[in-house]
Amino acid sequence: MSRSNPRVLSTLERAGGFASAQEVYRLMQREGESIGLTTVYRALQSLVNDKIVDVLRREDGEAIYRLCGEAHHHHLVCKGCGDTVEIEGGAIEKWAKVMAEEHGFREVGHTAEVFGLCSKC
Amino acid sequence: MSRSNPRVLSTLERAGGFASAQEVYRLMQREGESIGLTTVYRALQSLVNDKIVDVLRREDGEAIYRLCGEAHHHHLVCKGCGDTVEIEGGAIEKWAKVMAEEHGFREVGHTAEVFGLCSKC
DNA sequence: CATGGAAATGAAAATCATTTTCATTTGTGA
DNA sequence: TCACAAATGAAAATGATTTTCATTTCCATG
Repeated sequence: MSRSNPRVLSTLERAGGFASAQEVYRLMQREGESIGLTTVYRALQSLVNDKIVDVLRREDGEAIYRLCGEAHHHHLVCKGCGDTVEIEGGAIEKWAKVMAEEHGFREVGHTAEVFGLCSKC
Repeated sequence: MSRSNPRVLSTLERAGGFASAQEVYRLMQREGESIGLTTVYRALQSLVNDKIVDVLRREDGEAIYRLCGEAHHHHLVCKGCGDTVEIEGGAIEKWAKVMAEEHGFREVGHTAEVFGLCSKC
């Protein structure tokens, strides 16, 4: 029953452990892998069920899949040119955890993005 | 230019200050209000721009609109029941600012959400 | 009271991620 | 080899959201 296709998992890893189904699909195509979009969706679903990846949502509602346990980082995105820098999020982790505990929440995750204009824009 | 239709706002209020565009639309229909779905979407968008409501995402990716106070805050959302708590984000503000400055970014903004399972779920 | 243009409206079509259907292929155990 | 379950993927369906565009409503001004 395990449809956790290993090629999909490895592609997600190569994508920085963070990508949407469509992105994983496009990436595999670009790399010449023969796979259907449906299979990518099913594999990601399966990986979520197996708790190997978890899923969050972009601002536009698109689902993004992230490897569990991946030391995760956040993004600093330029509103002008779209340039992205990975940044450390230690402070956020702590903040999220404290806030969640304060309200009796368990199994806590979080999303955070910072955006602005980079020096070139 | 303000398309922040007051009937839409009042319906959102009556819905408990928390509903999707489709729900607001259905609610207005049921109440015999004559309005188009497009207008509901535009009104909600407008209310978001005017910072009268803010928008988050259900687990299934549907956008939900929610009345909120003027103070900048973040949300702690339950993955189980969708319950939402507004939380303080002082730590985040500082973090975002520091990270941005470190990389030469200006006009900085940020988003942050925390999610988990509340005590009831 | 026109009347002319700007803003608002909404029906229908377009978009796009995601899911479902279903026919085909693959893998496996007897 | 055979039979059957699981996996695959193309194409169609779904559902939220956005776009298009023709029409209607507002309003200021003549």
